[in-house]
Amino acid sequence: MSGKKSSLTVADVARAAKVSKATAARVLGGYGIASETARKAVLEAAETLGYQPNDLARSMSTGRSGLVGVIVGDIENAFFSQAVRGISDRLRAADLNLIISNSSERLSEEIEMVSLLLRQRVAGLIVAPTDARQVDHLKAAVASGTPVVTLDRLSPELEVDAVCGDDRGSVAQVLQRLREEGHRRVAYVTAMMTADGRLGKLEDIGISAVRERISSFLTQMRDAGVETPADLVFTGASDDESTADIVTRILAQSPQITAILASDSLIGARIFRELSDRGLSLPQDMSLVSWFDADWTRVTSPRISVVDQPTYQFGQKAAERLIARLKGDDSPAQTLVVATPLVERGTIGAPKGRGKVEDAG
Amino acid sequence: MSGKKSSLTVADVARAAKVSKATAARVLGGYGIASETARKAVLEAAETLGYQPNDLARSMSTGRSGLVGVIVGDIENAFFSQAVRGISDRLRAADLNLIISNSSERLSEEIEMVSLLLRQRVAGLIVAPTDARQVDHLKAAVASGTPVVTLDRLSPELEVDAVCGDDRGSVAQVLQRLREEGHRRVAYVTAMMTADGRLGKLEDIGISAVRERISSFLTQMRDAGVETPADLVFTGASDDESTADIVTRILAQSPQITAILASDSLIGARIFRELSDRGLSLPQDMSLVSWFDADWTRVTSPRISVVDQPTYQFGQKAAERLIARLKGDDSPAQTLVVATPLVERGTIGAPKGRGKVEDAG
DNA sequence: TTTGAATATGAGACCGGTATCATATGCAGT
DNA sequence: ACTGCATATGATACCGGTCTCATATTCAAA
Repeated sequence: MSGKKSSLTVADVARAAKVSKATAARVLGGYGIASETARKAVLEAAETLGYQPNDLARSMSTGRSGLVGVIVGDIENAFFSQAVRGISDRLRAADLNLIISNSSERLSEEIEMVSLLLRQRVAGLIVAPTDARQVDHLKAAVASGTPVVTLDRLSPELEVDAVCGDDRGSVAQVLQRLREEGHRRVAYVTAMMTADGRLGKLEDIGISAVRERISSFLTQMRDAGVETPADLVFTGASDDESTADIVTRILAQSPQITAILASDSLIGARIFRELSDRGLSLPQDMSLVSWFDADWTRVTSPRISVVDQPTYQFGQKAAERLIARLKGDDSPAQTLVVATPLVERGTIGAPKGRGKVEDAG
Repeated sequence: MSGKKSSLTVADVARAAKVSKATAARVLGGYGIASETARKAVLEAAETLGYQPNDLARSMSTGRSGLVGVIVGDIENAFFSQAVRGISDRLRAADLNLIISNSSERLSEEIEMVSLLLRQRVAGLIVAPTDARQVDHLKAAVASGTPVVTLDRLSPELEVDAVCGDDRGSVAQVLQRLREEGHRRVAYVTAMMTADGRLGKLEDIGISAVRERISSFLTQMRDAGVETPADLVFTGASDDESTADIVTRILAQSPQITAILASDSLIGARIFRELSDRGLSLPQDMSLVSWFDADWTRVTSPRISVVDQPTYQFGQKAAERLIARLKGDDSPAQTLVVATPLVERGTIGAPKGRGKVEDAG
């Protein structure tokens, strides 16, 4: 019930231990040298007084802070919260703390957050950039000496370490698998908004992971003989309503769409619910693959086949890179691609009325 | 690509603007007064030089930092990540940032985190305390002038603001509802570990929310005529294996248990999976109610009945209290109890072989 | 005993802001 | 012209650490 202003300092401890401020600081700060006698006296004084170092002051004079800034699209999303946990665990081991920020996937907020974190003089930044083409703020951070690592997303303009999943590869793998089962027309559903609800130019997709997947999707589908694969990409699945609408459009498409790829687990859950509500059974009436191995994918029947993005690992690796940079590693920027394997559960099957490709051939 | 050491200061700006450091600081810091002329000169200089204030230095001299420390059991858990989002959103509006820490529900880590955050001179602390009986570190924080708000949990020894759910009430409500359906013996499953796997003394339960719920559960069950209600409390459901074991024990109990209460959504999901895997159908063979309205509870069939803990709101309210304290509110500590209503979906039903109480009467 | 290196210690500058206080300037009132 | 008060501005101490550098002490070698 006392306290408030107090906050005793090295000077206080030094006085109590009858040594100079410099000596007390050396002992307390664990740098320089001090005699056993002095060390004991200082430590004892600090103990009885209840001295608590002030990291603010320490950071102030050393220039480095023990804080790392993390900017994600949405902590509430398990994709990110899991990554944050990975980051947190690794950082803690290196005696670093993390400041979390939510960009809500909005560039303006991201920019503001970066500025805020830079003001706090964070030691480094781990960011899932909202827009790969607008990264001046991140460039500036790097230029001013704050190492940056991007998470889940890449930006060609940014020469920094990055950790991401194998987006192109996973799409290829999933489509390959679906093709084997006999699927020809597959839908890709993403939350990304586009002006008119239709897919525009690929270069306009700010989130690299989304762009890469769609790009790969289009290539694959075209290779498989679909003339206008862009018609199979559905954008704007950002809430229940719009997702319901998309599912309606998918079911109405002709020739018939027999499988759906959900760009993230939130969308996957919504689509699953829509399909169930309409009385469709999976995988007979529709195959479904969702990105991210979320909790909910294991309680449905059948369980959902997913592209497993080990985001805890993403986070760990990102933190590791950052720590390395902080320790002075100045090798060229590297991009770590983490495998994102297809985990088959119960929602990939042969489309109704068609056999497997092998059987049909 | 240059930078690194630079970090220009108010002094640099002052020089460029041909005013004193004090004047430049006043303009840049937005305090005190300055003539239009001076203001313009300083702002212009700052702009062209690309001045970035150093919040570390600011905090250093003002004593207050714009950082709030948050300690949760596990950010990866949606229960907490949602709360963190609520905190984050409110804090942001008050120009505060948050430092996140994971206690992993371990007291030792919690203590260390508090110490770390205090060293960073956070303006305040929002904590979900792991052990209501061991809160000396939090008391110390309060004593040293750092306001603390507890989240989801209470500690009688701690006179601080708290936000929590209506734990006793929700148990009563759920049991009442189950009784109406004809359930006599209900199991309560929690992740909390106990020495021998059996329920010990209530006072030994560190997490207040768990204790209150179990306490309420025992009272209710005893009132309903169950002689040894403690036998209906199953502890240690911390992973798939132990949960499977518990489900086995529940199914083997005699007289038969006809409903299960899952203390959190992770446990709920595991139990649901176990029950499904054993071919039981809900609610005919077993009723199930889980705490927390997690995503997965809406994709199962039937959908899971839950006690809805609006943790986003918990977070918001906690942040609001903290902000109020930061602004000088020194009214007595208050405890906000947020309603946690039972949301009935498909997993509450009459037990097989029994009618509703009304029908039977 | 003298010299030299190694070891301990203290004084004080410094980090980049904030805040106090004294001084300087402007303008109205008499 | 002179006082009075508001407005502007500058010099400088301060926050609580780190760190450099000069000085003091110790001990072994010459």
